[in-house]
Amino acid sequence: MGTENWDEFRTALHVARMGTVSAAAAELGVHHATVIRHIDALEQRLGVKLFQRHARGYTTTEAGQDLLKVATATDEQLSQLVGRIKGRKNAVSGELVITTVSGFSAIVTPILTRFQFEHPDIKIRYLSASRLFRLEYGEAHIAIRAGPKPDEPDNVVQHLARFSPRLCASYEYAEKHGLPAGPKEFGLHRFIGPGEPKLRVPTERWLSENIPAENIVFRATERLAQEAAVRQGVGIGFVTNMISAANLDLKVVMDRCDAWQSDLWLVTHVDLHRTAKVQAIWKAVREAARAWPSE
Amino acid sequence: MGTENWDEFRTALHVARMGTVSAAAAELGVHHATVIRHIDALEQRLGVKLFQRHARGYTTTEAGQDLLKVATATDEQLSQLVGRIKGRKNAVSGELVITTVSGFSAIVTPILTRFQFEHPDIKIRYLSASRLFRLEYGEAHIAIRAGPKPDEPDNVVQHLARFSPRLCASYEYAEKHGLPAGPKEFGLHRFIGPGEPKLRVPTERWLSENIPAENIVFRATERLAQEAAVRQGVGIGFVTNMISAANLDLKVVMDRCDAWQSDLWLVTHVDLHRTAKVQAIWKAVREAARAWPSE
DNA sequence: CATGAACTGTGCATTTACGCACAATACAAG
DNA sequence: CTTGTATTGTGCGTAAATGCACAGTTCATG
Repeated sequence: MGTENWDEFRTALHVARMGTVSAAAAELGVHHATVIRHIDALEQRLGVKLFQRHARGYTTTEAGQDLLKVATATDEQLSQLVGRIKGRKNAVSGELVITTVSGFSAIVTPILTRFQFEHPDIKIRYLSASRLFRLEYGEAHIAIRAGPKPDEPDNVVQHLARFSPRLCASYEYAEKHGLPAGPKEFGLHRFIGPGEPKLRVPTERWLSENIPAENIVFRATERLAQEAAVRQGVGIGFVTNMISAANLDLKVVMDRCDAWQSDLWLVTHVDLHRTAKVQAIWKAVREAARAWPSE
Repeated sequence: MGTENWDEFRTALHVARMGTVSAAAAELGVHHATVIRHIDALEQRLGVKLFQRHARGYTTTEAGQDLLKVATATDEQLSQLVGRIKGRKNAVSGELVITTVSGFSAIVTPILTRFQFEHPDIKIRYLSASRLFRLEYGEAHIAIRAGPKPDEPDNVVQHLARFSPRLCASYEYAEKHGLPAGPKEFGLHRFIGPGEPKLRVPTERWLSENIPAENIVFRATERLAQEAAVRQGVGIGFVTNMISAANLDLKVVMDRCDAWQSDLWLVTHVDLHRTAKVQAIWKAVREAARAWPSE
């Protein structure tokens, strides 16, 4: 009640500052008739005269004086807000939210820690959960997605890396249990799988289709934990070429297979892509990906 | 630059609060299309997206969060301003400015001191000077004017009292110098007059037309000072019936005369007349005037 | 899987606000 | 006293903002 039009307060502010309708109109870039109408409307709405009118200009009443003070503060605050917003557009500061599906923290964390080191003003939030954090809801600045190329309309997507795991086992496991000669022997072996299978990820789908659930003896959300389990001889599991290039100490149960291959995609919202902050993390992730084993 | 439209900030505030365009539109009492256009315009002006759009509503970006904080404060401040302004309309507080032409302080001061006593929240400024303080410039809330009825268009005027002085002298003066038998003997006597004659006031015009300047031996701006001089035997001067009813200890040189009579007018600006503060002082002055000797 | 509800987004008719021109007034200077 | 320059104030034509109706999408529910 009473504040249903902020522009009229702004007009009144300039009239109070300038002392004349004409000067205020010139400053506002509108016709002086518009200013008069704004003042009239505002006064009628408030039921109080804000200005004493005379041929030499407008002088403030007490109510007008009060308005002058408040509106000056308002103007100041809004100007600072605009300055902050416009400035933030080209500043690498504030919060940066990145999200992946769960299981990629070992890949992402080193990139993020280094990025934070290079941009000390930034606060990083790394969200990884089973549910998909959605860019169009403003839940994250950038995301790393696995699987087919995302085709949501407002996203800008770039191919990051080929996700090409091998099915491996440790020498220790091979000595103890031997290795499956083919798919028919899978039922005799122990496997390592994801915490809760996401069927969109090819390796996880393959596991759920080809390995009996009872043979998966170790489940972990984090891919790094899965690989650690493989190395310690818990069972047979997928090992990627991304985390550690030194996976030569493992026996390869099955080498790369088309059904397992998928791709990693770097994706952000089109509205955020231009900003300096997203540009910076975008560039950092791409450079890190380039250092991964190409093959 | 950037703050040339406050209404769009207000619209954005409601969208940020409600989370959806539709709810904001309902709250603002406009169509949701209008809200969408406001947000679009504001974002384009700022060059930054304030909201992430999706089918479930609008969620704030960081810039939108910042705007939410600032605009909430703005809304609060403007609401308080409106409350103050509307409240002040019916409150007897703040400053009360009253003006008279110089010379009436003895009449006005008792009224003002009593009024201040009855309304402790008020601060009184009593302006009296040779120049006319003008109501239409907002220089005063009410004025007491002497002479013909003021006819300025935006003023509300009420007759306050008939200003009907006598030309008097003290017994002491009469003993020492005698009294003039008629106008022809005026040149032989000593007179008391105003500080600087204002020809619009009948008594002062009469003095300047009928009494040689060299016979006016005592001049004072304040009417009270003039009357005190009369009582102390300095000379012959005008004594009104308003200041003290007990002027019986004076000899009347010339009794009331049409040429001397003028009127006192209580006047205020039409925009101020409705306010409780002006109503209160208006009533106080009128009641004080009613206590003056009627004749 | 189909249905319904809620939300965003857009083209079109309409209302509203705006700019323009001119009148009226007051004040200052010659 | 007259002229010049500043101001406020007002009708009218035009441009801009608004409301309306409908399309399109997403999500929840049975």
